[in-house]
Amino acid sequence: MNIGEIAKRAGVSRSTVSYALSGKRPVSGETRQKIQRVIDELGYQPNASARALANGRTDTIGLVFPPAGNHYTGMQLDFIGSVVEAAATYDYDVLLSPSGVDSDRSFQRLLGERRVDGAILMEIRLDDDRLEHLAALDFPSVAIGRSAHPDGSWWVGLDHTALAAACVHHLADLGHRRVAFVNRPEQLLRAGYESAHRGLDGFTKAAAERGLTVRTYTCGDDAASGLTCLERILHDDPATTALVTLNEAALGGLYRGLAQAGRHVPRDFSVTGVVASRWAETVTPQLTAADVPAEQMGRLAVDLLVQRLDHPDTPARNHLLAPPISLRASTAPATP
Amino acid sequence: MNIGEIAKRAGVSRSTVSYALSGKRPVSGETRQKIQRVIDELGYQPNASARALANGRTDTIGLVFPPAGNHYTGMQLDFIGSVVEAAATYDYDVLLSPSGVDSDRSFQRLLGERRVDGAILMEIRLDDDRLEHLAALDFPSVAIGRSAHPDGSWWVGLDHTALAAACVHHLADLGHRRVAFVNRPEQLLRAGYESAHRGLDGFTKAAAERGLTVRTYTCGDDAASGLTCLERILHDDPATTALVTLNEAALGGLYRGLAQAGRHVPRDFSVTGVVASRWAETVTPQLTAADVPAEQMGRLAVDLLVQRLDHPDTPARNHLLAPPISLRASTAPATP
DNA sequence: CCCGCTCCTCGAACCGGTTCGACGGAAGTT
DNA sequence: AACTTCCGTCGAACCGGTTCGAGGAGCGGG
Repeated sequence: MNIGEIAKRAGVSRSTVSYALSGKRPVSGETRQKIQRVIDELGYQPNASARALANGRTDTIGLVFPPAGNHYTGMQLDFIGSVVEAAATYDYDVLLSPSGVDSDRSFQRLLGERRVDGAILMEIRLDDDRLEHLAALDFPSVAIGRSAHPDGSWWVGLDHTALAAACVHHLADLGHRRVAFVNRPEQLLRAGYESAHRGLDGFTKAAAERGLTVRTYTCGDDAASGLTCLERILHDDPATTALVTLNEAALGGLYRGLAQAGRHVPRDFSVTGVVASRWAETVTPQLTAADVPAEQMGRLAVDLLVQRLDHPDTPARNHLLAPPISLRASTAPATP
Repeated sequence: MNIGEIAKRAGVSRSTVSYALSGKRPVSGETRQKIQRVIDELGYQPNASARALANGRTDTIGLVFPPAGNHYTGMQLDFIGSVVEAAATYDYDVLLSPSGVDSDRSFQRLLGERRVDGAILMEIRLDDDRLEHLAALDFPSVAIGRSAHPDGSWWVGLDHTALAAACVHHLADLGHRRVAFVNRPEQLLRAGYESAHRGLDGFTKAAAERGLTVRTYTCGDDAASGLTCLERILHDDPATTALVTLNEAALGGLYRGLAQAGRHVPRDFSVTGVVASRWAETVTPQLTAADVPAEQMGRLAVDLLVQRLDHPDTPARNHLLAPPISLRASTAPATP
């Protein structure tokens, strides 16, 4: 069922069929109909590989996502879903690439073998060799997150500095003086993940500004780690009355730890952080948090990438999002 | 950076380069080294589209997943991750395809345009036209879930009937007599989703067998729906003392509803169901549940698909999994 | 010395599209 | 009636690989 077969049955040349389909040159109405009839009858669809080979575009974008080692968070899921959906509206497919330990193999494959027209990179590090690599190749890509030197590159990111600071101010306004910070896992922090770094930064600075006494922790991406992390927090400073978390996956464990320690949320202890709304609403009491707009970010990333693909000379664009804190039920004034 | 360029610089023909790389014909050690040197120097990687066009294989598998309309569950996320990872070990890439309202467009694209060598289908319905379509085309695919007539087709599924029954027996053994069932959303049930149907079936039969008084509910895939569903349960029969849920995303809402109704889990009310372990462990108290082995299923699905691709004439194979119930902390003997 | 065999390499055809230059015929000009 | 213009179509080349049949070089055997 190739274009030659269609041409033969319609009694025209292959190029005429091609033009009839692409509309890049005029084709008489009569011929077009004849061709269309044959196509409908045979259910012809052009071969994607052949098309890609001929015109150099695969109509596919790569989504480079973190390895399973660090467990996926709900936010990542929502993000992936929205990317796929947004890409579909532009008639792009999405190819997943695990960027793991051998980030090279799979990543190089995407680029070197020209499997994709452009890429979206998740979980950016402040110093990200992948970004430098892509920039050096001038390969169309959009980063989710802002590296240390984001100027002149394409990205959509969350203002983690501002969000963490907003959490601090919210707690400080409620009268909390001793606050803990629960970050992503230590290995991610050490690897230089931007959300972990900028979040920590924003938290620390804002806390200093407000004169709070703080302790910061890293915590594995699962409930069990959240539980032990909370135990450490109360052990290190039993007078702690609130915490800020960037760690969505640990949230359940943190809550459990508080329950086990006999601290009632929000009466005895306030919890807030940066978490996708769906997950903030799953826990009881519902989490007062800066809602990560994962879906919006996915859509924006695709928008930017498509624009970059369609207009290669557009100057770099980006979106820095800073969603407000949604007041729910997990924070309350500190009891004096 | 194409094969012709490599050939020119190495002073050999294009075909020799091809054979040196594929090893499908002997090439002298000397020539091979000469070619390899040029390749290393120029960083050549063969173009995937050209290769696919020539040999008819894309080295890509399609993952057809449900539309975003019904929100993704954690289990789906784990599953997608494990599929991508398992595929990578076989040197396959994964192309995502949202099979949504216009299941046709995106789905047809995958197949008709030959973008993938095979496909994995999630969220199977008992009567799934996609499966029939694929079977008619003899297109290599593996279903996640078991349709009404699974014989002669490839799939890996969860024995929802047995799992739901196991939950019932667990509760009955604990002395519960009035039990509610929280299913996936009504629209999915009506669409014929197999997990919803078989789960309901297993629940109903086992409950009849044990002489329990039951009520069954459908519930949206989010916390808010879980909350209202629980309110309905207690309103319809305040004497209910336990529930079984297939609805992972509603779990948080169910718990909240119980807390609001003043029912303590597990003292006053037992909760169990079929949920991925990661999520069962995030709630407090941790959920006693049949753990959905999402990662294992992803790996198995890829294994089957690859086998089917490598040996097209293998008779159909499948895996029916029935993980045991993990006892955690959400069930207890009924108080008389 | 010639033949046949093995081993390696080459050229050409092919996969299924896109695109460019050319060409034939109808319509419009003078 | 001859000349240009424009429209629609065609053939050929190309994208970058793979694969097949053929052929040359080197070798041992007769």
